[in-house]
Amino acid sequence: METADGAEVTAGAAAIGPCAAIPAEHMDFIRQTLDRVGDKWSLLIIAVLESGPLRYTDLQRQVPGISQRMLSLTLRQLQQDGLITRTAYAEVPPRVEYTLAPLGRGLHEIVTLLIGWAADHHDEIRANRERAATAGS
Amino acid sequence: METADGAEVTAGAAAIGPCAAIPAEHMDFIRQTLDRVGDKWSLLIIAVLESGPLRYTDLQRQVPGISQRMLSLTLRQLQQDGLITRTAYAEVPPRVEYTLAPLGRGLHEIVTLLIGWAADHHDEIRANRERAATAGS
DNA sequence: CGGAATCCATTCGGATACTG
DNA sequence: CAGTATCCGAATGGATTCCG
Repeated sequence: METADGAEVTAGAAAIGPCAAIPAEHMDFIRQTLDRVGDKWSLLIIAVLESGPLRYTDLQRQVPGISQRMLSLTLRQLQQDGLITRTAYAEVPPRVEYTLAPLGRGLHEIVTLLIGWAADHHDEIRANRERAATAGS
Repeated sequence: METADGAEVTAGAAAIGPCAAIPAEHMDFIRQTLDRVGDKWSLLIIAVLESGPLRYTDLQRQVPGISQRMLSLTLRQLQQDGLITRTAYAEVPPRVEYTLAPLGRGLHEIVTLLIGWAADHHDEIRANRERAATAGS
């Protein structure tokens, strides 16, 4: 428990380690991309689109809790970023299909890992959180 | 361009593919965990903490643009979830160090992948986005 | 069916000021 | 140094309504 080190352990910015090496110049666009991709719905939509093209209403059904508004917004964002493709068939009744674009497919693998991790440690996190809340009282 | 398929391509919920298999019952806590872990700052903090323990002000310096408010809030969240550990040394001037907990270290690998992906495809995404904006005008 | 538009509550999050 | 507290604008996001 004692602070054996007399030296300033700070170092920090200068001595970045092996792989993380976030050049701080990149921090900004990393944040941007993360923001685009890391919001509530984008990851879930990308995850759901893995099984193949889906229509608007299918997406709405498979991502429970999403509103039309957020679905539309998120889909447009993802499409503009080139992560998914939108195909509209000019027929009645209208049909629109969303598919994972190549760029999105690359991201999908990471998303799968992240979701897997979330599913794996979900209860552990919940336990920790509740313990912290209990300890606080 | 024509719709050669007469069959309902939907399938969707029933015929989930190989690995994504999001059981829709889990959707909810996945969203929770993703929300906790996927916000602007959590990922960056976890990424930065890889190189070793960091003090409050060091974190503030290494994550440019973060306010004390968000830094405090995010740190407390991460700590309560058991992703990082907080060690306060009762001395003057006070010193507090934040370290990646085992749970956080597991997540860190995925975060690294995600950040790597973001760095990799950042300009591609930007190009797509600008093209879409141009086409819209 | 596949959205877009408006309205409104909640939340996020930065700036500032203050405390131990 | 390491935070907390308050204020307040900006963005998020749901509910509802309307359109092609």
